[in-house]
Amino acid sequence: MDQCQEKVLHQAQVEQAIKNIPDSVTLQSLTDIFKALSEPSRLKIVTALATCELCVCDLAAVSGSSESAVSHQLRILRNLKIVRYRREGKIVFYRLDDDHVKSLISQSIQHVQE
Amino acid sequence: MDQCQEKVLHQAQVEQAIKNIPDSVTLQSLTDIFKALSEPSRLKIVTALATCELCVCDLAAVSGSSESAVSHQLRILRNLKIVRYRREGKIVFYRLDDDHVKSLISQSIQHVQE
DNA sequence: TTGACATATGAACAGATGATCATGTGTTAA
DNA sequence: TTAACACATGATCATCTGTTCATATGTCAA
Repeated sequence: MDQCQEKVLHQAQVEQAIKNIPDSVTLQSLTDIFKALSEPSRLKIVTALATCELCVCDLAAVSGSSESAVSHQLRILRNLKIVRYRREGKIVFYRLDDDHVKSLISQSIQHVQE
Repeated sequence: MDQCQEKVLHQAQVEQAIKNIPDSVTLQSLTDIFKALSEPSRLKIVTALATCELCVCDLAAVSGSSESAVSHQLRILRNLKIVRYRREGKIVFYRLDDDHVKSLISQSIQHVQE
């Protein structure tokens, strides 16, 4: 971690603060999740899926986007293991991969609505 | 909310899912917070400030960015009420505005590290 | 008042990203 | 096998965003 060669005003605090910054892998995972939820279209999808599983076409209606746009967003959410899917004939149903994100959002809503 | 005029496969679930989507104000606040934390540079700043208050120059050292870049990011975090500051002579100290974001991040870290 | 320091800010540029459109893939029914 | 449906994906483009550089602001000491 030999990054900063700049001037530092408060050495002790700086060292402590650096220790508190997550390692790069954790940092990446965190920013990935936050970024996934930072777009209204994706956040709509995720909050919708918090109630029940939905197919792509339903998600398009729910979020008010095109099916193509939703499909692109779902790919991002899939890659981040935020959603999973199952195919039933021609229809693909999506749902949240686990309840982590769900509780994360509900906690965030509490914060926001204070 | 007269948005979707598209085909819908599962009407009941769609209606329920739409009800579960936060109103636009809440949605905006949520995406704002998540977006603020979705950039490595800003997340570093926020996690650093979770330990103690720091001046801009310290934050530059901690996050490994230039002071100008940090200052720009701090402006964003300031506008979102995520950080506040106090001036002491020439130095400006930043700290988290409240502990909401702090607990949000610690919870997220738990999720990520499972 | 002058200079040095700490920070803020505006302009500009490069890279990232979301939506759209066109097309491809997988499934079912006829 | 063909057509229709549900979805996925690649290419493109306009927009957004983070960093850098130059410059401005605010504070203090001399």
